[in-house]
Amino acid sequence: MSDTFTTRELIQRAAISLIADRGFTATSVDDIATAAGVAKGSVFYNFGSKTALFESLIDDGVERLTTSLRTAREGLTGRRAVGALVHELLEQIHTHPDFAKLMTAEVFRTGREWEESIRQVRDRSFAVFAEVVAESWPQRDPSLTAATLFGATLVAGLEWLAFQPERSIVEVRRAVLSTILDPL
Amino acid sequence: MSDTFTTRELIQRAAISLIADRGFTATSVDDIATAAGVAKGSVFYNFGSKTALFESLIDDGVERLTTSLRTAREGLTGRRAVGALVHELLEQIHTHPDFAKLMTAEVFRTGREWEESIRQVRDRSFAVFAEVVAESWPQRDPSLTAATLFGATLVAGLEWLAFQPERSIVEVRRAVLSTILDPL
DNA sequence: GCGTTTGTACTGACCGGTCAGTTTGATTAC
DNA sequence: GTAATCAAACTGACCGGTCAGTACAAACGC
Repeated sequence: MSDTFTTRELIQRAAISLIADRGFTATSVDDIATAAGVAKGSVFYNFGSKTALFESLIDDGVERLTTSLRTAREGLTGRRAVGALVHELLEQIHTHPDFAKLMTAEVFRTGREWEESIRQVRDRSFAVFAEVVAESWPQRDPSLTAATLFGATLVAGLEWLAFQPERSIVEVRRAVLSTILDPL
Repeated sequence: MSDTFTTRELIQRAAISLIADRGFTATSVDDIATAAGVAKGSVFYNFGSKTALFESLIDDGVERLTTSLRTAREGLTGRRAVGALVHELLEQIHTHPDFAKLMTAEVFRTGREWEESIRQVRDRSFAVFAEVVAESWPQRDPSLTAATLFGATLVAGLEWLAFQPERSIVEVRRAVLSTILDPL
């Protein structure tokens, strides 16, 4: 009987969960290997270094996130596009909470080894929002508006995840979209 | 002539700057002491432990932030209150960028030693926004709406700080308030 | 006035422990 | 038979925390 997950995937799943909670430096490779049920040597065999393992988590995560955001808004414009992006971002936060936390913790840091990788998270995610803004509201500042929309959804999503998990995604989406789309 | 800063303050200033950039675990007490121009022992003499030093940064920061937010909205309701809170939060992010980064990086983690301290940042900051929402828009969900408003401002502010520092606070405030107050 | 004591702030060498990464040699799976 | 994995020991750097000692000024005794 073959495992559902490869050794590589087992290590990645354990790593992202531990690092999201404790941070990169506070998580040891021994911890990751133990949590993955794998020998420490296998981590280095598969990824070469702790940093490279971490970068693989970022790279996979940003790819998954941006692909899902682009797919979600495909063919939509204006308020419908924004609604779709907000919904999909909340879905992604709910499905991959560890990546969301990790990203939030690292994205505004500077001078790290993986700055290049982590910067892509912001660049490519914000870009999807910025494109929608530029298409439908050309008079608005695309990048600052994108950051505002992304931030509103992200923080509401993390609040949901960490402090109000009993809420439904519908409630959270309504709160975000009401705030964004209906004048206070 | 006496120094402007006490040893305690020198250590705190160095610590918050380093920790905001690298994270708590990745910043050594030696680094902090060197940056502050004091001996390592002085850090432990003044704060007892690395964790206690960190908690003092959080406690001071949350006090300053919530006081300034409350003062800013005093006597205002509705859209004017929201405008004042957004403006003041952006001001605080601009004046104390290190605290803003540190807070963003730590606030959604769980299980840390300083969870108690860091949780106050969220509780007390969000509360100011939630009160305004509850007063003026009773039909909306106060806590999720507060998270949305706070997140929109915070992420736009950090985007400004880290990636578009040449922008003026007026531009950033306009982008946030347009998105929140004017229907897309 | 002046030696002594006391309290406080600070110092930096040092210690025990932890961590990333290496090495080795055996074992498994295709 | 070879690529992947395992277990375990090891290395060298680094880190949080300790501690014996220094500096110095205020308080005290005479």
